[in-house]
Amino acid sequence: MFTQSEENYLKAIFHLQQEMSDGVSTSRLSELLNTKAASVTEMIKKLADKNLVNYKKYYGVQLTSLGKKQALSVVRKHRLWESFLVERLNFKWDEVHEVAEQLEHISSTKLVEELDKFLGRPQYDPHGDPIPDANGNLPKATKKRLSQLKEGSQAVCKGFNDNSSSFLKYLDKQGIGMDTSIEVLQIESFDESMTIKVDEKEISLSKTATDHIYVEDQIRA
Amino acid sequence: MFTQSEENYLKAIFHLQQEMSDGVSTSRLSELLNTKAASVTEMIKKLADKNLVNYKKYYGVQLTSLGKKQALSVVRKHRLWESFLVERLNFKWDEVHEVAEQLEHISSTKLVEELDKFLGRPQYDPHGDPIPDANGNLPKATKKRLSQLKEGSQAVCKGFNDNSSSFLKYLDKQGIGMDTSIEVLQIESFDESMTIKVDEKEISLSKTATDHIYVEDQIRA
DNA sequence: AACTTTATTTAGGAATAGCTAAAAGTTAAT
DNA sequence: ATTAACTTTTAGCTATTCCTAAATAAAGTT
Repeated sequence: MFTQSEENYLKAIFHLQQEMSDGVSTSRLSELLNTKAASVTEMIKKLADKNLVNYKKYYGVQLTSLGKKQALSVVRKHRLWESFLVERLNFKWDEVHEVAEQLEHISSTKLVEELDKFLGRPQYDPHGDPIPDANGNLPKATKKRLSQLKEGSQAVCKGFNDNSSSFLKYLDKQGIGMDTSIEVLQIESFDESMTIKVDEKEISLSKTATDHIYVEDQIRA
Repeated sequence: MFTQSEENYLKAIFHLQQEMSDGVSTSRLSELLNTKAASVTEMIKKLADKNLVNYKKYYGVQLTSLGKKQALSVVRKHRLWESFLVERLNFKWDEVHEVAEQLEHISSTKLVEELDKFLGRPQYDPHGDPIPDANGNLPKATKKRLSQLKEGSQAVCKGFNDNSSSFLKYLDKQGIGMDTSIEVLQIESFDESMTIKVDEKEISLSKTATDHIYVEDQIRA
């Protein structure tokens, strides 16, 4: 239905739309897609012709509902394949991206449905990102990596992404386990290490560590 | 390393080489690949430049050892994915081809190795075709579909590809089961139905039936 | 408000992989 | 051995998706 290139643009626009509320700029897209701005402009015009994006010259693009649906389908496939690679084929969570970038373009409704079923209809991928269902709906609660949180956030531990027992022992020693409540106090910009509060104690975690801890955002009253 | 198109050409040449001992003709390739002869000529030149085929104008192409290696890698991936689809994702053996045509181009050594391991290193795909190993070696004994045999062949039943119990009952009634010896007496060209000898009895099987019966070729003394 | 900087678009070009139509080579037949 | 039939190749076009360089629009500065 759509070319690989078109799908990549839709996915990129989708991701950037979640950061910037207004139109997604040509330059941000070219950055993310490793192309030049001129190429982006051209492709955007084609997507607009196909009713996948709304485009106003010099003011960026936004997905139409058709474009969003298509983007979500690609995201769904990407995250399902990542889950497959990690859970069935012994990939590490940081090894899957490149391959999933290829697999996400395989076109077969039956394949996606059966893969989803085979994996037990997972709601989150190995990076903790939510997997859209066949209708494009995302799970409500947003599981994230601890490293994705901002200063001041409050969260609850919901999983760990490292099979090494030394990592789990380390966490245990720090008093971090399943359902532990956490508050992000400070993030150092130079190495992205994080100071968090756990049970009234302040501890410091490296980026490596916070990358491997999944949390659920707390809704503050 | 190679484009999807290049891989498709290499695979097509590989398959045609097994039928015709001399060079593979431009027209047969264009037929198999659903392209025009002129397009084939062009691509062949590119493959020759890359040392994947030997090409002599007007006399067809043959794979070099590099080309053969590459073709076998694609065939390996194709057949592994077909096995995956049938054995893990509930595809029927006649539903897998299109999807496998896409999956065979995914490029990741680790993916192929892990998939092979995950499937238990199968030697044959759901069509009964042999799966090359990572070095391009094929299993010696050649399991085939009964429909692939020529008149006069002798073979032994080694499997059936139909989950319907009615098919198995039908075979049982005809006296065909695991390890039954078979001789192909005649093949009707108009409907590809086959007359075979089983236990001194002659029976006739439709193409649908012979497609679903796997046999092992008998080596004649 | 005019000018500079930055971002975006336009214009024209390259590579890939397909096409048609015409030319040239090979094979078969008289 | 020449011609007819068929196959293959060449030449010239098209579409996709990228590129660079130049032109134009928007945003920021004084």
